[in-house]
Amino acid sequence: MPELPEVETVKRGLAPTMEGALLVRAELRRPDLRFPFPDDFAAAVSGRRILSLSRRAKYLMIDLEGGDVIIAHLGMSGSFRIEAGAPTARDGFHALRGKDEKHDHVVFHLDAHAGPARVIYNDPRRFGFMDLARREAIAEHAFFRELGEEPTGNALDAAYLAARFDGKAQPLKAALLDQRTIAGLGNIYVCEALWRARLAPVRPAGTLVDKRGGARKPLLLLVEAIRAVIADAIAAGGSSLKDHIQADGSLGYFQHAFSVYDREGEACRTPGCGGTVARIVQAGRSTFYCPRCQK
DNA sequence: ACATAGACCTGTTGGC
DNA sequence: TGCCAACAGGTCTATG
Repeated sequence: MPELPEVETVKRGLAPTMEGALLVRAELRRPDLRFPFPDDFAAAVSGRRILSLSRRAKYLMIDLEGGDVIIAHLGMSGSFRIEAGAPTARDGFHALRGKDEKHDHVVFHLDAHAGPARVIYNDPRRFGFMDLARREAIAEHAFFRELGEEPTGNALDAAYLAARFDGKAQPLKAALLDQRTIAGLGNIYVCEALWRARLAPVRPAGTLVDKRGGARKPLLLLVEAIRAVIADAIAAGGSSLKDHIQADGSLGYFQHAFSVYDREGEACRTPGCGGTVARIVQAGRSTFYCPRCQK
């Protein structure tokens, strides 16, 4: 599920309910996700008011009154959902509700503007995790210290990428997945951005840089492609590859706009190309691209 | 320094 | 229908 656009969508979905609400109690249904929860996690956050939600790379941050911040990463299969109203006896019956309660690992019980509500974290594979940090220490936190630029703002430009790519033999696919260069891109959006820029995923990153260390034209196109695909995906509410991912239960629809991802054997969508989307494996992960128009 | 493989988990899908 | 291998949006660690 979650690359940057999906986490951004989750944040926007949760914010109206969570911001300003009282986090009455955090209920942890197991001691760990990918990592153990901090020892004092539930006690530290319970009874605190939620000030705001934000996102950095693929991390969701929940700022609490008093200066603590809950840091959440959704891994591969994490999702949040909101349930309004107080829990009822029926909530225990999985069959009645048809929900995947088996993997509900964290429940934030809220006293929100519209009354009681629960924000529930579900994660079948448990590659996600939560941590707690002080707001003033966030920038130096191990999760954030080495992160590169966000692809949503003006900081990601051709000069920045040229400096990062200069002299690199690393394939573009791997270079773009490196969170230390661009924070928040994942497998889907890297494939899509490279297709939009007509660049082969196996091409060495350094070939987009000229002898003086400046950006060559394909790098300008790549920057535009990255920014555009991320903006388009956020506007579409992200991609829903499995069932619903948005907090209100609705679906993102960017998966319908994929040009190459998961389209092996299908026709390339570049006008006049006539190529066929191929799948290769790079660094153990599927890469989808058109060998005909991506050079 | 860097590239790849394996690890962490569970669920779904596709081929036989 | 059943079984099993392959694969899945991410990242960290070990190994060469």
